[in-house]
Amino acid sequence: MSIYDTLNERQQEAVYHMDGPVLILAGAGSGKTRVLTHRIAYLIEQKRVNPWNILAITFTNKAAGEMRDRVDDIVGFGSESIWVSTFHSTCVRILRRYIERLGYGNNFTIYDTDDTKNIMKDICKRLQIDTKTLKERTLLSVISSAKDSLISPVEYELKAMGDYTKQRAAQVYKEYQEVLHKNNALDFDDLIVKTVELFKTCPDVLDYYQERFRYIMVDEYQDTNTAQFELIHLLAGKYRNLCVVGDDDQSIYKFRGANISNILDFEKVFPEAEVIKLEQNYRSTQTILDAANAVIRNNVERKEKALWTEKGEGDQIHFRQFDTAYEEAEFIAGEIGKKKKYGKAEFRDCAVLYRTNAQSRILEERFIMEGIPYDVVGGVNFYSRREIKDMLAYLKTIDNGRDDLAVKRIINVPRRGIGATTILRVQEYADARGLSFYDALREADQILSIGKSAAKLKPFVMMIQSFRSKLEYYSLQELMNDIIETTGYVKELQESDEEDAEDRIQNIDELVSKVVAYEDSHDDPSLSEFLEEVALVADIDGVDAEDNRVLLMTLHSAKGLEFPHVYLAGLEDGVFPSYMTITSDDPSAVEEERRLAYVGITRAKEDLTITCAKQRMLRGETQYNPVSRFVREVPGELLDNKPQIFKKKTDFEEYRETPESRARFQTAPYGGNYAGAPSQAADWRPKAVVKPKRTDPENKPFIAQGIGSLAGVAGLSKGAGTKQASLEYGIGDRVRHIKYGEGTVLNIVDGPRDYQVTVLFDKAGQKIMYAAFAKLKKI
DNA sequence: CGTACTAGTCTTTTT
DNA sequence: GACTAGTACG
Repeated sequence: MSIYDTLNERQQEAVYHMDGPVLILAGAGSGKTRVLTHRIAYLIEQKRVNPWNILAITFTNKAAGEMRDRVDDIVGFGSESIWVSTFHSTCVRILRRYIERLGYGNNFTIYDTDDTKNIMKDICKRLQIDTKTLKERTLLSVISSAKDSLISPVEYELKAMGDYTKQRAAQVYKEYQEVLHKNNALDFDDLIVKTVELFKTCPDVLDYYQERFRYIMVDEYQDTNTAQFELIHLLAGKYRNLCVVGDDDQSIYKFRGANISNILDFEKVFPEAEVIKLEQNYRSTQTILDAANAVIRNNVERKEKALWTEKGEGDQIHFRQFDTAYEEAEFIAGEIGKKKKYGKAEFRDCAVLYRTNAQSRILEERFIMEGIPYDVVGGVNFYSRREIKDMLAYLKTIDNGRDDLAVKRIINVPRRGIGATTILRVQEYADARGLSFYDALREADQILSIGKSAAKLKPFVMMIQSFRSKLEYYSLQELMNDIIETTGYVKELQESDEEDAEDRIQNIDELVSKVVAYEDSHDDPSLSEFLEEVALVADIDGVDAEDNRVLLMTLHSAKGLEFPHVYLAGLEDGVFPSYMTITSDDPSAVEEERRLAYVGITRAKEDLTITCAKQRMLRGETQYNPVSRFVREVPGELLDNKPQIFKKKTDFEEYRETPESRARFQTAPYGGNYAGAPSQAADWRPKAVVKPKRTDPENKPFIAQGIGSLAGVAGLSKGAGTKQASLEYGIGDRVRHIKYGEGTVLNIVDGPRDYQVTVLFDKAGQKIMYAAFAKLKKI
């Protein structure tokens, strides 16, 4: 009996197919990682392929790590020379060796989103871009998608002909690349783009890697963008032994440039490709798969397939609709508590998935009350916290003086009395002489324009220089401690009365531990390498399966994971699918959300619970949303409760909380607390059990018009923030604004999101404002 | 130059 | 509602 006997026929086919391109369409839970690892083993053991010639690419470090472990287990000796890594780290490794050919230094730094935003702000100021009409964010995403599609600044400029905004963007793009180059920095997209550029301009380098990577495997292939595709295409160009694994139904990264045609058109690019479908699912019950299949069937753009399992039918899917998001959270926490209490599940077996990070807070509050241990994946990345970024900026400055951004970040942190004017003067000096900012600092006494401030710069430069010389014989841990000591960073935090000073210090300690862990796990640790690893971590990478905790995360983060018990929260039209996609005129936007729903459903092994709330706070405003269309796409017989659909205003009235609904809720069977929870849990109430705000001073219900379609209900809201069905004032009416005082309504324009109201205020003059935000009152 | 307050913006999703 | 950038003031 060999290790391959445990594979099903289709899987074996995929494993044994060695030469030439293969596309494995692997449905959720169909054992694709198993196929990949077995394939690697087969290549080495049976085909005598040198492990050194194998490259396996994934998207996250976590996936790479898991693949690595499994390959090590199954292959044993020689497995360490297999190259298993993410797209980004693969490219970094290649660029560290060869980027000099493109005119960058091999010790380039990697800019994260924060850094690029700062750069962009600077550029906009210099090019006098009006950031009211053309936002930094927009420009960055324009540049990013250009890069994802391998469009260079020059090409972009050509395409921009005749379009003023695009021409401006082209200018910015060009400038942006120049700044990055000057700082010897690459952004995330550049890592891929520059590697492709390197391969295209240096045939010898390409040839080297083609020879090296004779067998290439790509996981989550549906998430590749055009640049990544080109990279793979180039690498596999010679031997064409390319095996890609993916599921078009799980393509959820379009916003990041993922090009679904990479998988849909694979056979066009590689006509000799063999296509293998894996449809047997080893993860979930048939009921769960039926639900997933039923939902995804509504998509037009996909390759037909249907998951099936030999597992039994399993339980019905649980569906609950609540009045408020608080009740929803209480239910979920309560259920998980009960499961733990009655030995049905461990905390680590449970995951709560939601559409947006903002939804985690309310769940967290409830989990704390119930005393249920949890971890939130994502949200604010550890490495983007202020104190961590400060520390890293010190390390970057020490490592690479060309990173102006890092130097500017810390030059006055902790305070050294160096202000904006001084920084500006130094920058001018640097620009005039083509120096980096840091090198200009070193010549501070030559910069006449800064006068006596030069004296403040000197100690800073001295300090950095001394860190640099210590780098020779210090360990990274010693260096870190020296920085903390010498700069007095932690000391300042200790003395500050800031509320979160304690957390910050802990985070810095955590960073020190990460430095230590890094040094322990690498043979030849270097500062540059540490910074690089840190730059490429994803949120999911830090998740530790050993901890017995409930995991809370977005649906995006959940891809590739599985749990016995899954809770999908916030299944409401307007939340999931998001308001943005519902109102978008691009129907494929909803399809992408539907794929996300498919991903969510198929995370569950045994037990799936779907919840939603009739009203919830979103962006500080109470919203009323109907049950998600995705729930309505699940056949009724699979659900233990049928979704109620609200069509009429009278139904809608019931959304509001009444004493009865509260009482009903409190005695509800699932409302109980998990045993062992703090006693105050029973009394716990969120800060605002929502009393719908009224825009109407008379406290009358607003006048709803045009309700009768679901779309109408979705757009309705009581408080400010969303478009109302109608306004209480009209043109010519006198109104009062909280800040501008009294005025006369001149005009009202009905827009897609809200009414645009023009008011001539007696004192403040004429203003155009959105009705929902203006909160005008008729007088 | 540094602090404190205010006004505006924003919400999908992330390597 | 939360966060951030910008501004006015000491």
